[in-house]
Amino acid sequence: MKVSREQAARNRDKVIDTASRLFRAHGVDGVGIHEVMRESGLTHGGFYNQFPSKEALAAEACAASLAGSADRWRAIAEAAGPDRAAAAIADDYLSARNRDAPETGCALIALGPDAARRGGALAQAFRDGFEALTGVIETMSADISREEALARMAQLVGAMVLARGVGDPALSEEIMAAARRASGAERAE
Amino acid sequence: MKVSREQAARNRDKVIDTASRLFRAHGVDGVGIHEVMRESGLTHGGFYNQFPSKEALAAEACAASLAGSADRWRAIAEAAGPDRAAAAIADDYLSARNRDAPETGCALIALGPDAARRGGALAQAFRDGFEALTGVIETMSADISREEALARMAQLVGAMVLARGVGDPALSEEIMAAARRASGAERAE
DNA sequence: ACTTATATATGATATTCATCATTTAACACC
DNA sequence: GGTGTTAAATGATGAATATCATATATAAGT
Repeated sequence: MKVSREQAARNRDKVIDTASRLFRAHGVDGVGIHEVMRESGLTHGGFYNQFPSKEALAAEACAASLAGSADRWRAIAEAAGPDRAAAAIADDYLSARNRDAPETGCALIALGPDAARRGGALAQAFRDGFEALTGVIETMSADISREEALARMAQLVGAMVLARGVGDPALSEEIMAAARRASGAERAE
Repeated sequence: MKVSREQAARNRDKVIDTASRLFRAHGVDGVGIHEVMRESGLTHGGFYNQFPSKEALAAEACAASLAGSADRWRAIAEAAGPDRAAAAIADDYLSARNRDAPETGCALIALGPDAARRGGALAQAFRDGFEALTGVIETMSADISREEALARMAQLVGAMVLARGVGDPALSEEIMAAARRASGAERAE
């Protein structure tokens, strides 16, 4: 049945939000349209009235998720001030919270290979989100060049990919701690 | 029909090798048993006489692939000597070759999320391979602690995950160059 | 040479998948 | 208040999925 314009828009947002969580948790290949719609409280058939394809949904979900991360980063940087912004972001990022909840964690960690393999709109959303996050580090920190911001991004994302992948809490904590130290988030002794 | 013991062993190795290439290229969810067997020159049915499950195959494929990477790293480190070992590995790793050929590139880049999501034997193989690679940097370099080796691993893997994901050659090269500089593989100016 | 063990092939199972055509029913507008 | 629009539901499509039971033919062992 039909539904009000506002309700329809709310439903669309809900689908994107659900997809963003499920895709991060299980990968784009690991989740079907059916499951996304059911988890959103809808039936599967209406999907193609709202989205042209699963690819398009993945791209929107990735964009929405990374936009949320950028907001988070800006708030952290704001609170820490220019001298500690990058370290504060690293401290928040390199955490058990981000490691253990892929569903709500950073999409760069979860969707890198998906973006690489599928390309297209998903890779575009991945790139835009990445540039936005890099921009937060670069512009809200004192004395951090774009090159250094890029190197820091690599270390943050790599540490979390590995921390999740090894599946061992102790080793995983060791990896995150090493990256925290390298980012100045943790002091030597 | 049956086949000689040696041929059977060769077939098994071939299946692992094929799987390792296909899984790296398309993800574990992106490839079916049928395709792995066909690409190995066999039919799909015999698979479960040789492997207990797709998971087990993924674990063996991951282990084989990372063992190959460790051999490569050792040879590079040997040739470069203790003072330049880590930089030489970084220079080889942070390259268009490794970015553009996931099929033969490093499994840490391609299979991190798969290991994280599936856990079990695959995560075990991922962890063991990661420890071996970290060990090469740590033990074959002068003055590199385990902590620093871990931080370098994170930067190498993260840079390549991002370089592949953004899908843009220029940005991708910028990311790799930033990581090369941070690793001492590229001199300032 | 004869028997046994087994590597591979054939074929089937029950699911799940992305996508789409059609239907239904309620909203939005005149 | 009637009518056209459209969001969502139903149901179907054909292809692909992992897994397994059985059959076949050949190597290994005697």
